[in-house]
Amino acid sequence: MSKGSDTRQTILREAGNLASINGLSGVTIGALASHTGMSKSGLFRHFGSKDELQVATLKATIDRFIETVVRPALHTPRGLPRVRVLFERWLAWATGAGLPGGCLFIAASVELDDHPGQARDFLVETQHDWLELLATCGRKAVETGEFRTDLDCDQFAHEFNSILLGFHQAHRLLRDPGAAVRASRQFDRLVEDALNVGTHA
Amino acid sequence: MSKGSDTRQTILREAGNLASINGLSGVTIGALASHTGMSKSGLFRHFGSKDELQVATLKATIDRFIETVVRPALHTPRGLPRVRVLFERWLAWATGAGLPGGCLFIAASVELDDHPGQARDFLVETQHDWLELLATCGRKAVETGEFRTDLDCDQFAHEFNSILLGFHQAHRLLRDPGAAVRASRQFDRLVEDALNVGTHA
DNA sequence: GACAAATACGAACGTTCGTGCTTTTTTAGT
DNA sequence: ACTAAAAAAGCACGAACGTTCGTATTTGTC
Repeated sequence: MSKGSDTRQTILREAGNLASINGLSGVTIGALASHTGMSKSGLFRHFGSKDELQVATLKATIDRFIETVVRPALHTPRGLPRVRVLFERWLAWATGAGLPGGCLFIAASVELDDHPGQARDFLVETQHDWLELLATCGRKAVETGEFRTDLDCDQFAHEFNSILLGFHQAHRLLRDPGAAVRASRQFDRLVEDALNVGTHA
Repeated sequence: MSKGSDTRQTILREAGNLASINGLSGVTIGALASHTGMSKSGLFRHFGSKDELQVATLKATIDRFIETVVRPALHTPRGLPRVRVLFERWLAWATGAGLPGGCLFIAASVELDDHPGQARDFLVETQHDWLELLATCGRKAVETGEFRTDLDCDQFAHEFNSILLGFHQAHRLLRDPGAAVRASRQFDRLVEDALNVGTHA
């Protein structure tokens, strides 16, 4: 009962790595079998279809994301410190602590945005969760008094996320060595604008 | 001498449309032949290889981008008005005036960032040109006195671009009806921060 | 250690991939 | 209208695609 799920996990980890480089549809059964040292059919049986494999790959990568980005943040005091950790951990996620080809969710975003199906549905849900997490962390920072009370936290989450997207492109496509500095400066400005400066407590 | 380049142009337009939906590597010779009503071999002869086809597709799409986004901006007075038009035209580019599957360059960015080759090289060059164009327009706005003189225009260009990336994801993946409003608000804040408020002329 | 169940394999399927050759049709210049 | 050139089609190829099926091997249980 355990051998099977072990292999499955190994497969999905490799699938995530490959997908971050070649895209989800670029993960072929044959190539994945080669990389895991399995036969095509033996591997295929774990999923039953390529669609299932794609969804499973996304789900397995979520676990890695939570471990790398979300959990460290939840172990940080709520409010601004947590917001900062989320940002820092995401940069780490996209630059080495994550998948070899960068953030799979960004890759999948542009790959699936015109392809209805379970994979797309799951990804949309995932992205909503992420934005909601960001917004919630923003709201916590409002509660602590660090952020102003009239802050639009959904807007905050959107802008937070767009900074990550900009960083990802600058880093991975342009190989810009200053990408992290750029993103950090942009992030600082976002935070500064959100700060509660009315009551100089 | 003209029939050939006519067909070629027709092919590349369809290739751009398909690529915006399925990615560059998702544009197969067979599918492209079907959509253009040609035979695989007859179509193939125009390019000689799939790599060539991909580069040609990107180049042809640049022309559409310039026509849709850049040219209208250049016909607008330099400075802040031109910056605003660039933003507005880009939103139009990504939502209807451009390709059916959204901005091809964004799709190609995540698709090619780990695949060295002519296509990637060309895309990187293109993206640099785009950022430089944004930075230059920012500098013009400094010259007109609309933007502050200590504005980091490269940073401005990067942030401008990241707003577009955020919009694109919100619009195309999440189908968020408020994506344009979100992006516009974010853009307004970027502009406001860049404004020259020191000398209240 | 035997046995049932779970897991993996090998071979093959029909299809589509990118890419060559050869032939036919269409075009442009006289 | 005739012709040389350009463009498109026809056909075929080896490889890889996702998937299925039957068989072998490994596993966990008694």
